[in-house]
Amino acid sequence: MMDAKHATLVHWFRKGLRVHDNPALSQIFATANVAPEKFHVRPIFILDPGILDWIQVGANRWRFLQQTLDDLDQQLRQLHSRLFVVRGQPVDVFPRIFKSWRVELLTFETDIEPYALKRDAAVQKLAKDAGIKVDTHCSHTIYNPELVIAKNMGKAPITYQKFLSVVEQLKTPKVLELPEKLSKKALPPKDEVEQHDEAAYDCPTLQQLVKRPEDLGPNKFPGGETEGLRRMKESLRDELWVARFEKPNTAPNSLEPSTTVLSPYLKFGCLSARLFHQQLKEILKRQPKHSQPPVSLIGQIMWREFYYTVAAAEPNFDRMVGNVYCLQIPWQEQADHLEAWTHGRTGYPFIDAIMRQLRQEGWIHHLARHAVACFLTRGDLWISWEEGQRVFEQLLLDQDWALNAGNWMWLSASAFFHQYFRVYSPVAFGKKTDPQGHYIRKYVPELAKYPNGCIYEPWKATLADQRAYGCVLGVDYPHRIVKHELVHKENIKRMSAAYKVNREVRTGKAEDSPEADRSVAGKRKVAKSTGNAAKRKR
DNA sequence: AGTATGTTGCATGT
DNA sequence: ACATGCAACATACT
Repeated sequence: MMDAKHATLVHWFRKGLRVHDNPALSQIFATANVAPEKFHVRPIFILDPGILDWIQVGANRWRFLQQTLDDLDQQLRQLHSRLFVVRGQPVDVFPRIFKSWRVELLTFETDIEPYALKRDAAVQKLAKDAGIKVDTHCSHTIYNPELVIAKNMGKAPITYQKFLSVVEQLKTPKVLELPEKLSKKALPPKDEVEQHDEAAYDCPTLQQLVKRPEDLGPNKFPGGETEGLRRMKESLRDELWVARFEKPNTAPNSLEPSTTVLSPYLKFGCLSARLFHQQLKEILKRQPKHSQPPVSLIGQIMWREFYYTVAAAEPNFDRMVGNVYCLQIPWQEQADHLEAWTHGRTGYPFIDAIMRQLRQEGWIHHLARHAVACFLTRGDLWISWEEGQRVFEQLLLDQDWALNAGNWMWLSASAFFHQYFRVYSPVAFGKKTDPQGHYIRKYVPELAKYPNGCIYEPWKATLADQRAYGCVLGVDYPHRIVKHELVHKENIKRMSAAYKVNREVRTGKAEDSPEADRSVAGKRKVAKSTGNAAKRKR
């Protein structure tokens, strides 16, 4: 039976899968170490086995999580604790453990995603009903989105520069050291843990999480805090590279990543954004000649902060309809084109190479994301950014609700970015940094024998040449599904028309068209200012 | 009302 | 490596 004189302190891991710079975890450890004879400590992660069947997570992402949990357990064991993986749904799990563990304090890191807010509110209520104290800490981002919004007079700043000017007025939080090792008395006794069901709290295995092992690609970016910290150190070793970093000058199609690939670690919180930011600041102090946001490395972290802030203010951030930021654009469904894009069969080698790298490895360069996102939406296929978002959500190791939706809106010129007449060429863009097409040859190997002159445009090869290169279009590799030079011009016109409609709705010109008003407005100003909308303009 | 600005376009020049 | 025209957007600020 449970030792009657012990209460339990619980830290709930969700994101923030690390022991360094983790205020909510540190609070538990510090509280226990003050009175170790009184408290047992249980850091938990809740895994709902039912989630495997419906959530949009591909095999590579499950592997990343599984490796991350394993590593987290190891890190906790070095601090004389361990990870308790509890199976079930939070609303079922907590009432159970509150009682059986005699929980006195629960801590966790705050999140902004709508489903997380709902979940956390439910757990907060359960804790309150059970008389259990809950403490939360904001440590997934450098700045608390709520504070940024408050500082900007209750509204999220919708331009990057404005965002920067707001956060410059805020303090950057202190980065925490590792928590002190847990007093051995504070670890629940082994027999008590095992009595429940031996191995019931163990980390999930790869076999348990990955339903389709055939989808696993090469493990180029293993999950975990240890690997995240190692990767950060490696990225920061060359201080001149750090100081001179300018994102637009990095190649989207190098065979080895031209950027840090810290995004998956930041997404799961294996690496603290606050620590990375602090380390960059220190390097830049020693390197007075350095690049600036938005293109610098600190600028990249600030994009993450920016998207978290705007997303925190809009529950419909991942949808077009009812989204305060998002222009309403009449995208069209076209299942065969979406399918071709999704699986790298558009007939544009650069686009297909990127989509295949994404599927195999779970990470593609940011500019590669631009190229394929523009292609799917306003550039070529005229398919909704929400479709692309879904595919990225499944495949990207760094998939993050706020960043994924924000970037899709950006690229589709639906929000934050509006120069829709700047269209990426699926042929020209990649040539700049890889004129020989090494990247295409790797990820679209059927084209490997094509000469440099037509590796980006295989349709320019004659049938005889196609045979000679061992890859006939329409047989071994698809014909291109659209002619970019034609459709991109038509699509610019469609964008122009869509912008015009949105403008009219915004300024009240289309008040006699109630359907348009409803669909476009959502929460836009026009919805509540119908009275003076007419006199505001014209 | 007018102007400056905006993470990373392309094609065609020098 | 940098300059220009292309057609032309929203936002912030004056």
